Amino acid sequence: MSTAPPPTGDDLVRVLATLANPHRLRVVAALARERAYVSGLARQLGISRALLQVHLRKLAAAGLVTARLELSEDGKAMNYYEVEPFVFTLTPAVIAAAVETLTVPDSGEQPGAER
Amino acid sequence: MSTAPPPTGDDLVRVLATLANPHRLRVVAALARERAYVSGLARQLGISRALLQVHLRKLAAAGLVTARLELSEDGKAMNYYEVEPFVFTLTPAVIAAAVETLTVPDSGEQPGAER
DNA sequence: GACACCTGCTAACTTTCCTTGGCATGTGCA
DNA sequence: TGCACATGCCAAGGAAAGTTAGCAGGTGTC
Repeated sequence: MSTAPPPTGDDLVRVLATLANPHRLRVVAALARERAYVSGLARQLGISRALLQVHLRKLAAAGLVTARLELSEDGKAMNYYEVEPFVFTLTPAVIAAAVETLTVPDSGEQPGAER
Repeated sequence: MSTAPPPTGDDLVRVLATLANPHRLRVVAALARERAYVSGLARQLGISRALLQVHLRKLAAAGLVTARLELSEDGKAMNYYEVEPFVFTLTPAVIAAAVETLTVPDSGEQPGAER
C-alpha cells in the first residue's frame, strides 16, 4: 500500500529546497486555508509583491501550487493561486531510493548503475 | 493515529534545508545502508573529508544522524555516524500547523498568538 | 485626467551556502 | 623516523539564493 509515488532524486531535492524557506511555508499555509491572489496574499503575509512573486514562482516550479488567472466581478485580472494536495514522506529508506535517481552535475546519469 | 509528532516550524525549516542537498541525501542514503566513519564514507562518496565533515555536522545539527566515537581493533579513533530513524510527512495541512510555531527573525515569538 | 487597484518584469545589492586547500593532532607499523 | 590512516578546524574564494526598488502595462471609478 503506497501512500504516494516515490519521488525522483532531483524532484525531491527541488521540493525540499522549495519548502525550506519560512516565507514559502507561510504561503503554503495561507493557500491551504484558502486560495488567494497575489496582491491580497502579499498584504496578508506582510511582504512585498515582488518578493511574493519570486516565492510563488518557485512553489509553482516545484509543483506545490498552481496559478489560475480569473476575472473579478469588476473586470480586473486576478491571478489566483491554490495549493496542490501534495504528500511527501521523508524517511531514510525513501531517501535511499530517491538517491538512486539523482542526477550528477557533470558526468553521466545512469539511474541505478553507478555504484 | 499519529505517525509522528508534528514538528515545530523552525524544526521543519531546519530539516528541510538540511535535506535539500544532493550530497547530504547521499550521506543519508549511505548511512541508511550501514553506518560508516568519516574518512571511509568520504572515499565511498567520492568527496573530500572537509566537505563531508560540514555536511555531517549539518545533518547532526538537524538530528538526522548521530555520531559515535569508537576505537577500532588497532586502537585508532573512528567516528562512526549512523542515521536516525526519522519520519516526516509533508502535506499542506502539516505545513499549516508548523507555520503556527514559526519564529520571526526579529520581533517577538509567541506561538499561536500573532494573527 | 487623476487615482486606486490589479498584473508583471529587471537590475542590483546583500546574505548565505558550498567547496577547496592547508594546517595541526594522534595512533600503529616497518 | 617516516609513512599511512584516523580525527579535527579555519580561512578564502566562488556560486546561489533572498530582497529591495523601480519601471511599465492594464482596468474601473470619481
